[in-house]
Amino acid sequence: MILGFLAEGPLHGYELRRKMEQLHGYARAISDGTIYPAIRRLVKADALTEQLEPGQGAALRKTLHLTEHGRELLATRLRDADGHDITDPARFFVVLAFLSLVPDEADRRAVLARRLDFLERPVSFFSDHGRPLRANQIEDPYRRGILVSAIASNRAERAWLHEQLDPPVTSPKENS
Amino acid sequence: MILGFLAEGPLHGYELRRKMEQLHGYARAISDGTIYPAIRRLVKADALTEQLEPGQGAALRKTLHLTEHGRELLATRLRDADGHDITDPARFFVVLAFLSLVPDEADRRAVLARRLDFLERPVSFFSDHGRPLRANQIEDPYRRGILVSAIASNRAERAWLHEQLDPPVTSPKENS
DNA sequence: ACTAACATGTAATCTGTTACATGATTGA
DNA sequence: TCAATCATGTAACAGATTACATGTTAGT
Repeated sequence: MILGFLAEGPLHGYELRRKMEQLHGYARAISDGTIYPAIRRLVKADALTEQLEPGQGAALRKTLHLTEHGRELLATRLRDADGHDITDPARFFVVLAFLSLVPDEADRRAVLARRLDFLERPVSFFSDHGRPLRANQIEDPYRRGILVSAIASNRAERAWLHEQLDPPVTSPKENS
Repeated sequence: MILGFLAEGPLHGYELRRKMEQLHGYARAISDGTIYPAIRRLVKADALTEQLEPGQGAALRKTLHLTEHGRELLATRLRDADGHDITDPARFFVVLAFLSLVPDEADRRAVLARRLDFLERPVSFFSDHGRPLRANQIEDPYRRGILVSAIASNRAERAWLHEQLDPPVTSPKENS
């Protein structure tokens, strides 16, 4: 996320954190102890450079710039997204947020295809004596709620992915 | 999750892990290094007791039993669910999965009400120069995908929560 | 005078991941 | 014989959270 937001332009840590909080769960706080050490690691890895600037009243700002190496690192990580980055919704949404930065269209499609493949595998959250339970077998009202939500978001995302991956052949330029 | 699954009956670590993997992301592996230390912490906290049993071929099983204290701990944590447990979808779904275990109906409704309250607050994932962007202002196709999915699941979950919280007054027993 | 927002950091603690370590049984 | 499943653990490392620490400016 840090690399992604910095690819859009330089930012300092404080602004960065607010953007991250918005995207990543829009309610999940990112503490100082998370962001500043993370920045330090990326600077050490030559992905970022810092430039001092006078702050908007307050301490000196350290404006962070993505290096060429940082940009490559980001593109590689997005292009190679797999495993948890595909299966965990929160992680995948972060990948999606910056996927445009992957230059090759085929690479971007491959990422979407991996996600679609995952979403089309049958899911079961609950089981009884080892056997997976189907939605209509679940008595617990709260567990039914989990399924209702999961099924709705799964369906919506799959529809969107299909739209992206199999563009309507009949009339090529028919986006609203 | 450990306390929750053990509230349904005794299990040993290995079974527990499989149940956890199913519920929690159904694709997120839970490693030995996560589950066994976690069990150890709970035993130390008097939430669990262990009983040795011969394994199904292989090492000795340690069957885990929830103590009375563990059951109270679980009920308290579910009842008091707030913050990340309400805002993070993955965490909230775990709360939902075991919410039936909270004895008082009013407490259970309060948890659902907090989630609904959160879901009804306006969301924005992206911003430009500090101003939040609305769905139709987002050009990036992948970011639109994030919104499409988020809006669909938000809507479905809200509908379900409303159904739970404001039961249809006209005919009380009208579930399909 | 106090609080909120701006701005960056460190230290202690806890938790998760990965890899290592052990060992039995079942089926190909 | 080899892999998979069953079954439980530890150790090294990385990362997140919390609390601590500092200091300015703007508004009430």
